[in-house]
Amino acid sequence: MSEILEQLNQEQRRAVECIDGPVLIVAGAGSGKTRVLTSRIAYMIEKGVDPSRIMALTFTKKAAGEMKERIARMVGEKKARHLWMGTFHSVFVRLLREFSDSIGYPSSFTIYDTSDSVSAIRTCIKQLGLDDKTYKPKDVLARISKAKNALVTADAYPDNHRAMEDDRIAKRPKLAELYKCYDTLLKSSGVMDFDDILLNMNILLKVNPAALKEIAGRFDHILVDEYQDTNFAQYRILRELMKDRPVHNLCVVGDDSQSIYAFRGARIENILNFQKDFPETKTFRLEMNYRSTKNIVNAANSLISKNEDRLPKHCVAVGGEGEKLRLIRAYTAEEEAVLITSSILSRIREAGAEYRDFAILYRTNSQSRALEEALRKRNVPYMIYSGNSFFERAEIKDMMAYLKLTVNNSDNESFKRIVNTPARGIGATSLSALEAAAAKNGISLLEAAYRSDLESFGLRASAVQKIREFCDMIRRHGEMSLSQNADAVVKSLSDACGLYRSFKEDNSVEAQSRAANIEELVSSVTGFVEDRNGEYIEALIEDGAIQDADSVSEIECPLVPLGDFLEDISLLSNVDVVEDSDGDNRVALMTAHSAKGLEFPYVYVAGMEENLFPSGGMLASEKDIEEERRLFYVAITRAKTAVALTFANSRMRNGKHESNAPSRFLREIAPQYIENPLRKDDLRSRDTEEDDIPGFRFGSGNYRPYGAKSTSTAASGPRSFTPSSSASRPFTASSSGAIRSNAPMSTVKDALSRRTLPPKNEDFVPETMDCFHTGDRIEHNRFGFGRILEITGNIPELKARIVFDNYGEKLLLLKYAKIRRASLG
DNA sequence: GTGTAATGCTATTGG
DNA sequence: AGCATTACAC
Repeated sequence: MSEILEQLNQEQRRAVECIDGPVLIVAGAGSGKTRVLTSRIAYMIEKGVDPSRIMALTFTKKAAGEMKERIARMVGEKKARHLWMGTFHSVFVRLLREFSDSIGYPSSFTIYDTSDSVSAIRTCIKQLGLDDKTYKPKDVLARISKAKNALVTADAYPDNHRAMEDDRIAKRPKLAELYKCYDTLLKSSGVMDFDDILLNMNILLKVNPAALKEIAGRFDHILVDEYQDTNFAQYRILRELMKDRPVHNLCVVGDDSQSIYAFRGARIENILNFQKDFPETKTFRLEMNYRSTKNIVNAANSLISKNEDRLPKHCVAVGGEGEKLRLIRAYTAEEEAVLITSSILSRIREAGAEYRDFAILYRTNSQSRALEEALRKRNVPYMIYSGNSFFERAEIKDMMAYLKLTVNNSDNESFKRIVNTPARGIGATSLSALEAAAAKNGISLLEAAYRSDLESFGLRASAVQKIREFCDMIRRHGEMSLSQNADAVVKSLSDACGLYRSFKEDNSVEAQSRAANIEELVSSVTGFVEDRNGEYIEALIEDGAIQDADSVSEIECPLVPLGDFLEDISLLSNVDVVEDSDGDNRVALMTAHSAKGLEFPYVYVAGMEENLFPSGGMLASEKDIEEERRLFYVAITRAKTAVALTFANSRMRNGKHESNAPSRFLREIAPQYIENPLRKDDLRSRDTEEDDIPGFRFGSGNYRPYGAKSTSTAASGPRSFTPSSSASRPFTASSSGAIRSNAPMSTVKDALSRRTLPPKNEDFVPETMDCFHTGDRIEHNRFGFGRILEITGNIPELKARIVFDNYGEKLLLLKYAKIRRASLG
């Protein structure tokens, strides 16, 4: 029997072996879903399916990367490399570029993130002379997004009675016009927003039957992870690709209980109706939970049983009883944070846990502030995985706008953002004159800058000159990017645009941190390029094109275009900006949404209060509550060993104190799984009745019940507790000067280049590459275990001759090879 | 045209 | 509370 099958339980194996025809795998939390998916792909390859004919879609880059890596371990990198594995968005972008002319886009189209989209909407609102209070940009975008997800195009929108009726009721009758305006703006800019990627994919398959045939014909198998989170647009793409086949080789994996993205268009119906869509479907249910203790699984089950809309499924924990869930009561959000911190510290003390074993989950990003403060006070290293991330900082967005405009000269929104950042004396008056000229001639702002009739629009010669200097700079780098790697272009651009210099010249802490962020971005491009080259070289080595790593330095690697880098980071999610392992030992802070797909030994869910979790906001319908309940289910089921649920009597929200009752969800978990269930007096009394439960009791009393007021956050430098702190530069950031992480934030480079497994694997001691010695037992991501025979060369060209247990002897360049030291003994 | 002060506003979740 | 846009003085 195949080795791949040996590690699976019976149901998992059946799901893996069932290669042909539609397959629905209902996979409960912790049931080995990823293992099944990866095993199934590996098994298919082993059975002779051509990997380049397999498409596997995930929601995050991280998930795709992990899977690809695991598959590479099973079948070898050489085969795994050819899989079409990636996020919906990245795979579809790749296809859209190829067939872009049939949908009226240049193949070099760029991608707008949400904030770009919002400013584009703002432009449209102004253009149509509408009031931005009745037409709030965010709301308008949400509405358009919804339409796109439902495959209602701008042209079809006015015919959609339902939508038009809704708009009339909402007193926003011009929405159709706005949609059209926005659509025109994006198209003429050669830009897509996130939703366009899916919408245009549908349009492509519809308007160009040859493309449909071609694309569908490329793949024998399609697999989809997290199917419960697909939206209508995604569903239709899959259906189109399956349409004309005798056998529908579509395998979807998901858990209806973990559907938490309805707000962005996900349709739980997709998974609920899969069997109807494909009547020949074979369904497999993975109900054995290998992740969590019985108490955790039972608690989660008792909670989710309150939902009506569910596929039949009953998860059973394989593991031991474990601890009961624990409630932690606090007066304020600040105290809550202190209690969590203390609890973490005593866990570490008593159970020998590490920082990386902990996650603190919450409903809203804003909750992270208090937690950060408490953790920082006790010197607990942490990492925030969401919210105000690296790419949301103004200076990074500015730099990104430079890059976008360089790649795509038609991008007027980016043009407007940076034409006068840093100040170049091109003010609002000049800009609107230029806009008028561009509009008159139907050309982009950048093109308009070179017209000879600019004076007739009221522009002075001096202004024209300044504008042209700016445009020249952009165009120069555009040309440069045709022949030079992304890193060279970004470096040059960052010098030429003067943004970096303007921060450097300013001596404020604020500006220095901004400059540092730009440095970070530049080094991330370098990392991206190095990584690409490394992959290329490793591929050559594996294909046998090079025998000797000595010749590596002479190899000419293919161009790494700026556009590739741009696309890569445009499609990052917030868990992607994450570095695993490699000395990264921190408590993880993130929203419950971001935590999906992850696991931790110890999980704290903070803010278990009505109006927060479940979220208040809109008049919550039962459907909304069900989604919140699923979200809470997701949160709990992240835990392997223990769960603590915390709530505060009152917390600051929007500058006001707010008091909310403990979350109804705390009552919905069957009390026998909770150590200290909710009491009647929980609204009033919050005495320190917490007791001797290891790890969930108070620390050494070093807390202040009423939330010690924050001392300066910006002044005190952040600390790093990374054990092997080689390149650890403190990372301060954010416009407010607040420190988001008390250790160097992992860089984009980390996100892009790390291919290591998540920290699940405790067999490895993280090491930096210069720590290897002859005789060391190591593990390579693809070749598995081996021993170093010899190290030669000079830094950074260190080479190691390694004999692998299963792959024989190889000479690898240490700076490219993904190697970890296996732990001793 | 640029910089700073005051005002107003607005709040999930995210690729 | 924090932020973003606006209002106003240089």
